[in-house]
Amino acid sequence: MKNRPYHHGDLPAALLARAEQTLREKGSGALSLRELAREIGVSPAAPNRHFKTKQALLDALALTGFERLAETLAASQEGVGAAFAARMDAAARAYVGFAVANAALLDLMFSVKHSPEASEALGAAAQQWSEQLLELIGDGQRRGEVREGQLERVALPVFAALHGYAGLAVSGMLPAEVTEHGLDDLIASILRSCAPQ
Amino acid sequence: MKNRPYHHGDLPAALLARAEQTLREKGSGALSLRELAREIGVSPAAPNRHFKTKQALLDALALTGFERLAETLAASQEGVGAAFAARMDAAARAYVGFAVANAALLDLMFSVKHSPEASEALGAAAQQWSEQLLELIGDGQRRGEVREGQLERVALPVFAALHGYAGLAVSGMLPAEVTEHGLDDLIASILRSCAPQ
DNA sequence: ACCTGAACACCGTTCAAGT
DNA sequence: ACCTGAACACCGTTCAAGT
Repeated sequence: MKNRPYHHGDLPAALLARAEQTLREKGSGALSLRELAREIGVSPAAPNRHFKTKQALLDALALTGFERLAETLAASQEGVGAAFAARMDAAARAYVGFAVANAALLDLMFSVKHSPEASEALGAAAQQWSEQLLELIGDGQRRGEVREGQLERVALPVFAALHGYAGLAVSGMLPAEVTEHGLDDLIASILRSCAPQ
Repeated sequence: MKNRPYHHGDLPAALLARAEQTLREKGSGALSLRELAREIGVSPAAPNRHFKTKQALLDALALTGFERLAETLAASQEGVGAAFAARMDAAARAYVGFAVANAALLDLMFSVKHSPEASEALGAAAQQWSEQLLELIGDGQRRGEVREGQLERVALPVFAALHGYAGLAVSGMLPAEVTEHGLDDLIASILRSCAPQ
């Protein structure tokens, strides 16, 4: 055993990885800095070097969530054709799929209690994925498959519908019978509201 | 001073009232059972008589939120006329208004981490206000101002749009310029997606 | 620079005991 | 029935000290 670093190399990454695991397995309420440190095998004060506060770790976690969401969304557009309806369908399923597969993380990403500075960084990350949706809708407009109007203003109701359906699904507000056709209905509704004339 | 009750009469109500106040003023993260007890002037163990756990108090708080939301929604329908567009417009503004005026409470109401039994009670409370929206849309169908289809399936995308816009607004994801016309755009989109044919 | 060890001021929850 | 007082096992955060 040579002079390896103090513990095992990359404490910040280890903290984030562990944190997301317990977030997924036990929910955000059970996320304790001390327990994280215990599981990784460092002292209770060690995390403080890398995340000044617990909220800072949560903010960092939310940021990775936005990045992964952007990747998921980008992947959904591969080999799906150029028609607006098909692209929107794929994007909607990707977004809702990500949401239900990462419920606690999504809660964190859109949580009310971010610090002002963190909100700035998160806003940028959120924009990163929202621009994909904007591009998709803008393309639809150019193809004549989406009604005219300022891009952001056309897109906002689409955002709201997707985000709202994901939120309802994640918080368990949708009866089981609904989940079978709910997403289909939502997509149909979005397409209707986007249609020209 | 006669033999008044142990503290001042109604500890459960006092706890709920104080809890909502600090929820509004300092956010859900700053909600401490011990501090609540301190402010009210009872021992740290007193709340336990009425709310077996902190989560139980949060669940009760969420329940009052759904009740007040239902009242707000009902009030929005008074003297608004019978036309679907007008009723939906009023309901949408009432919902989003309630959301931004009670951001932390809304977060709680649609939180992921309710206990299974609490979810049942909350589901009932949520249904209480959702039925108002269902009635509104059903009436629109009968008037021929809303497209046909199973009521719940027509309503779900509307729910999603409202809930999603509220969530985006509450979590600060909407730039300031947007809030001026965002809600108008959303309502227009909802009406478009509800239109017959 | 990165981490430890110990300390501080807080938690939620439990439980015997009081009224 | 309703609450107190004290205790238990935990927190997040700070800070001198070590390597």
